[in-house]
Amino acid sequence: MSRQTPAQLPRGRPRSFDAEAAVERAMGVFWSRGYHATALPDLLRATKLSRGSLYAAFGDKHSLFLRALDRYIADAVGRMDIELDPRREPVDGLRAYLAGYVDRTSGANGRRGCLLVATAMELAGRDAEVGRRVAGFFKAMETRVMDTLSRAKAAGKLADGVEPASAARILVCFVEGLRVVGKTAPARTTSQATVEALLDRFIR
Amino acid sequence: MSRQTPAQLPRGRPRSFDAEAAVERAMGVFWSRGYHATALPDLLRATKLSRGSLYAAFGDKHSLFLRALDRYIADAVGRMDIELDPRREPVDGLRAYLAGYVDRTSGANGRRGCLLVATAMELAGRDAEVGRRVAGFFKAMETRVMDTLSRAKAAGKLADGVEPASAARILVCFVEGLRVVGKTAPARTTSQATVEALLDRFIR
DNA sequence: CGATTTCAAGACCAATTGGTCTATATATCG
DNA sequence: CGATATATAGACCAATTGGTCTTGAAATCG
Repeated sequence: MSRQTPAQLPRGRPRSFDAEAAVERAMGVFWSRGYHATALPDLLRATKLSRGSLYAAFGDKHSLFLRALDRYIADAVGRMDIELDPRREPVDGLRAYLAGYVDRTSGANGRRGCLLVATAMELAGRDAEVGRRVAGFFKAMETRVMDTLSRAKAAGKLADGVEPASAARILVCFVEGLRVVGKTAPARTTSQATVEALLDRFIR
Repeated sequence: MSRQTPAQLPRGRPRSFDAEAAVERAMGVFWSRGYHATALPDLLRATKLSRGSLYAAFGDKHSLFLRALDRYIADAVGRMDIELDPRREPVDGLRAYLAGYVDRTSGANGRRGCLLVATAMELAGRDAEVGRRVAGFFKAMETRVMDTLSRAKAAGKLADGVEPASAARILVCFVEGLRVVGKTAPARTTSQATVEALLDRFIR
C-alpha cells in the first residue's frame, strides 16, 4: 500500500458538466435511433457538449455507446432486483416484472423499442464487447427469474411439472419477443392479455 | 380494354442478369449487416452488378432493401405454409415449425440472426413502409399458428384451458424472442430443451 | 495577479456515403 | 450492316461520416 498523498485538488477550471448525465442523454439517442443511424451531431445536440469535450470525456463514439449500453443494462438489472426481490412474494414479483414489460411494449413505448434488443440484433454478432454485454444481460435476467420461480415452486405456487430452469428461459425469450412485437405498437390490452395467458400456464 | 398489340419484342441487347437472384444476394448482405451498416459497395460486390445496373433495376438502396425484405418474408411465410399445412397433423406441424426455430437460433445460425427482427428493431418505428411489412408478417404468423392451434384443440390435443388466440400470440413472442437470444449463439440443446418445455405447457 | 485547467465554437481533415452520368463494349434485332 | 438496347467500369458529385485541432473565453487556484 502506498501512503495516501494529500489529495492535491486540481488547479484549473473545474469540470462543469455531469458525465453521467451526458451518458444518459446519449443513451436516449442510441435508444431511439440505433448505433449506426446515430451521427455525432445527434450526440452533441443531446448531450449539449462540444465535440472537443465529448471526445475528451469519452474517447470515441463506440466507447460512449458502450457506456450508454452499460447504463441501460444497469437500469434494467436494478429494476429487476426490485421487482424480483427475494423478500417479496415471488408470484407478486413475477407479476410486477411482467407488468413492466406490458408497459414498455405497448403503444408509443413499444414503438420506441429496447436499446438492448436493438443492439443485440444490430451489433452483438460482430462486436465482441457488445456481445459479452448482451449475453451477460440475458444471463442475469435468466438467473433472477429462475431464482424467483424456484421460490415460487417451494411455496407450491407453480403449476405441476413446471421446472424453474427451463421456465426461466421461456420467460426470457417471451419478454424479449414482446419487445420485438412491441415495435408494431400493439394495444396495451393485447400485451396485457398475452402476458396473463402465459402466466396462467405456469402459476397454480 | 385496348387491343393486344403483337407483343413486339425489345430490339436491343437483352437483359442479361436475373433480378430476383440479385435481390436474393442483396438480402443476404442486409441480413448479415443490417440496413444502415450496408454500403453500396457491399451490394455491388454481392449482386455482381455495376452501379448503373443496380440503380436502373431497383431505383435506390431503400427500394432494393424493401424488395429484399419482401423476399425474406415470402420465404418465411412459405415455410410456415408447409409446416403448418392444414392437411397435416396440427401437433406435428407445430413441432416442425418450432424445430425450424431451434435450428435458426442456435450456434452460427443464431449468431447470424433474423433479417425481419433486425429490421423491426432498426427501422420499423421510423419507416412506415417497413413498419407495415413487419406488422403484416407478425399478423400472418399469428393467424397461421392460431389456426393450427384451433385444429389441435378440436382434436383434443391442447392442454386444459389453452385458448388458441392467446396461445398463438404467446408463441409468436416466444419464437421472436428466441431469435433475439439466439444472437448469443446458444447451444442447440439449450434451445431445443426450452422449446420442448414450452410445448409441454400447451400440448396435452 | 498569473498559472492552470476546462469549456464551447467551429475550422479542418480524409474517408465514405448514396447517387448520377459518361464512355465504351456487346448483344440482339430487322 | 445499322439501329436499338443493355451491360460494365469508373469518373464524378455534394453531403455526411467520425475524428482532430486551434482559438479564445471562463473559472478556479496559490
